[in-house]
Amino acid sequence: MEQGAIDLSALPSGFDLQSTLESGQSYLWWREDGEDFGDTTQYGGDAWYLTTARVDGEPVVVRVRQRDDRLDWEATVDAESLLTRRLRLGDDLDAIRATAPDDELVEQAYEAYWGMRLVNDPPFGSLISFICSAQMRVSRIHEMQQSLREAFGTPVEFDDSTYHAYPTPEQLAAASETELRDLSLGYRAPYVQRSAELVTEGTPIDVRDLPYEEAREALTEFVGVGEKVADCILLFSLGYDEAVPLDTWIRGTIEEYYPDCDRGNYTETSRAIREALGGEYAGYTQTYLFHFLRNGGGDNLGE
DNA sequence: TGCCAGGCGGATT
DNA sequence: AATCCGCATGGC
Repeated sequence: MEQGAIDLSALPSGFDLQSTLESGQSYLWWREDGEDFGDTTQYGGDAWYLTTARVDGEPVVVRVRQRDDRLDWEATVDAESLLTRRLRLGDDLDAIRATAPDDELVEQAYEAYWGMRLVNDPPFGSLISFICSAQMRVSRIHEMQQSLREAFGTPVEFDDSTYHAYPTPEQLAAASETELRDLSLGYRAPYVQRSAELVTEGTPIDVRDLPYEEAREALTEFVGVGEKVADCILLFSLGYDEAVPLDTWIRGTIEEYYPDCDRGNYTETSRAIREALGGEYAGYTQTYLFHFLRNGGGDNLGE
């Protein structure tokens, strides 16, 4: 086992591991203490979080914990650069926040969860987990990814225990719809199987060479990926920080706080809210709003 | 019980 | 292009 510690005080901005991992952005991490990622975040403690990744094609397990200005990690390989990338430790939050609108809701959201970063998930896990996210609660989306790992993922020995890597496209393409339905994936089961198969057949997930709206359109090639899920993949995996997924929460936010941005259809509403949230990092700000509102924030901003 | 959860695919108009 | 409908599962 390799281990190390990252000095968070040396970063451009403060960091909050729990907010980053429990804000409904990534479903590819779990808590070692077995606590669910609830539908509202219970703060406190310094839990270990685990995830898996592929390094040079080989599955690896990584475990991290935050203690004040230190991020302790233990892994099957040297994980420092992987964590720096996956958790976007180098982001300059002050510069990002400076692009956001100067309104009370945004102010409160950034204040409440300062240190939260966007995640940078691996593309295939991002694709599958957000296909699973359709009409589903945050806590159950996590459970589904656990089930997929345990049922189809390659076993990895780490610290005297056996873990399972997130399945590869080949492993999920080979799954049957029945097997996937048995994991309580419901009507998403054939979407997961077919999209995994499309990946093995060469349909690209990494569309980063395309401009934002074309990239979103390209991802809808996958089954179970509409505009909203495509935006999540672009934002949480492919580095399109301007992407604002229009889910039920952000639609409600638009209705209540930015009613002029409701243009009736996805494309135009997306453009309007993206502009209202400052453009380049609109998705970053959206993620703060999503986490803040989902945890009951904003109730004091009476109309 | 009925409604909702980070919606999508397919058919219809 | 817009709208309607069915779709699994579980929590409240």
